[in-house]
Amino acid sequence: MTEYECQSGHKTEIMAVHDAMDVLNGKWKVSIISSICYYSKRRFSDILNDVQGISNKMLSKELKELEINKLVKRTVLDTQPISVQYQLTEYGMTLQTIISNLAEWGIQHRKVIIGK
Amino acid sequence: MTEYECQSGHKTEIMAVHDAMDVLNGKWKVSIISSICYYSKRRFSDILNDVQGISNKMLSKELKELEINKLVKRTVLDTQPISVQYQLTEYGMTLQTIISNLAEWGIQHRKVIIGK
DNA sequence: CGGCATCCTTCTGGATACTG
DNA sequence: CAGTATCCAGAAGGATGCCG
Repeated sequence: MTEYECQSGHKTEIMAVHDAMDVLNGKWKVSIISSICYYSKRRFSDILNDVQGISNKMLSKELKELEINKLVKRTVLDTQPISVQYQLTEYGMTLQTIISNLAEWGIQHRKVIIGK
Repeated sequence: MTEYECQSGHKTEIMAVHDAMDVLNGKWKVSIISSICYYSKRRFSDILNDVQGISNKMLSKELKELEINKLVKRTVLDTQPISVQYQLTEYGMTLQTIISNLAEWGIQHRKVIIGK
């Protein structure tokens, strides 16, 4: 909460949270980012394998959106057959803290669920 | 990434991130949590006002889901007319770090967007 | 390999009106 | 005030097939 605290109204922060979620919205976006993030560089088919349950259609679509939002950079490698590499942009890397917090929370959350 | 780093495979963390997002999914859920979080205790109509654009239907629905997931506690106050107070549970409070990080990132992100 | 196109079903969520 | 009910449009997203 830190420096964003003030007496009357937190609408700015609440809208900011909403803005952030807008970019990260979609069933798979955060998982995709975390896959790329953990490996620094990651190919399409690798991400497809990392993110359990995602279809190639969705992966393609959400990667494109992430690219448009300048969070991810796409590089076509001149292999045979071609492969495409994805990595976080400088800007995308500013999400690293959030990603690792989410991972930590998710791991705890799974314990809570299993514990019941 | 800290202690989650390992040589081969980050599927655990990637799935954990997905699990976390499952709970936080929905167009408004994180905004609702942040509203309650910033004010400690918050009534239905206050949240409705905090979270710009949300309908009472969606607020009701997502609050119910958050309650089921034990992130939020609902208390009916014996006022006239009645009012209902929402607050984070102990468990819900474990999300505070993530929320404040998202707010901070969202504020920066807005600057980036406007800057273009 | 890394997509795009199409079809089709399910889910999301807005508008509006009604209840205790 | 704090919801619930209904109606409905549009978005999300899975399955499958094709293509350079």
